[in-house]
Amino acid sequence: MQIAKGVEWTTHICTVIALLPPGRGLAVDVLADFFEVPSAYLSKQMQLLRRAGVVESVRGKSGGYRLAKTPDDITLLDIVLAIEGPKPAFRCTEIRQNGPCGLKRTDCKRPCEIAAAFAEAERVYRDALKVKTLASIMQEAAVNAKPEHLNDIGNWVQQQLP
Amino acid sequence: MQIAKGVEWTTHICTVIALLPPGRGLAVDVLADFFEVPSAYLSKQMQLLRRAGVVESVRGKSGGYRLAKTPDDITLLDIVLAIEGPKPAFRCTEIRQNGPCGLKRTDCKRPCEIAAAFAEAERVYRDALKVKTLASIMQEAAVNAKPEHLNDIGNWVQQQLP
DNA sequence: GCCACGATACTCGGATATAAATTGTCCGAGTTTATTAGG
DNA sequence: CCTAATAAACTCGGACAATTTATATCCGAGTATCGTGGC
Repeated sequence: MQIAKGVEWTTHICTVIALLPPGRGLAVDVLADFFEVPSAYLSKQMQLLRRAGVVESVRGKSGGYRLAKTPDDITLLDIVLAIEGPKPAFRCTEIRQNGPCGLKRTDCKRPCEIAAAFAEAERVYRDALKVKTLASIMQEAAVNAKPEHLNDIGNWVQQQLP
Repeated sequence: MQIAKGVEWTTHICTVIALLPPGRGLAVDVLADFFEVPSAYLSKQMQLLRRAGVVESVRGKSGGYRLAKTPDDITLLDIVLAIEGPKPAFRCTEIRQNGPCGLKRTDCKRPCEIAAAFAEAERVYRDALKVKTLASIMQEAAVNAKPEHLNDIGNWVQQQLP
């Protein structure tokens, strides 16, 4: 059970493109260099975020990616669901219906207690990610980071704009 | 991000071998038939549970698997950790240390806010699985199931004992 | 000087390989049990 | 009849494939920009 690397990468990247002036974007190659990750694969992950409505893309010479919503409206759960897909991690295959003592389909109206327990655990997991917005993450980071580092990032972003 | 099927299988199986008389066990082949799952692969998963101290194995003619602890002392988290391993699902690769604005190692004493958020989410996830003991699952199932079905399972278990 | 057109450079986007993890299988190591021969 | 050695049957256990998923890559589709020629 491992979360795709794209979740880590794209989350970090969202905190960077959130600093862009309105209407501007940054290219995948540039963002990939910023974190030293493979750009082609990152491109694939950013497409997933775009389809989920987290970011927007602009083609052409001075195009790139930018946030599709305000950092307040983007949660870590949004990013995880965009990359990993919506289906839960625990797969109930209804094996209680199998074998010599298998239940009939009609007697399986309620989910089995094991599946219910895992569903509940995933619910609280998702809730924990839902309350973490991109804005809150950035705020925490701003509080903990050295001011000079924040400046470095801000300046770097400015430099990338043509 | 998917949980191995072995988690579902072995959890169901634990609820069955919990019904055994003290000191008795059931063979993998028998348990595999009960849920119609591949026995050789199930064997692999049961070995993981044994190494984690959830079940005990007895070799030889009338051997098999039985619980190593009381159902009160076995949680769903124990089973998940036994099958999936102890490492968290979210992998922080410290990409904040990469690239032109990368932080120095010495400035990364605290975990980054993104990794911290995912760690917190996994903590509540594990806590939710930790409070679900095998005993509590079996109790819920006993309440919801038809009495005849419980009898069927009990009788089947008895029949398997030589 | 200004505008329209075309070429160009740059970007995303999906189709395509490679690596890794999960899933599934097989046969040998180790025990218990039943059998059998001897006392 | 009882005991003990022996053989057999049955079980787990780890080493060995096949399949799916995740990771990584490449090249074509599309668009804004820049250059150029004409008006």
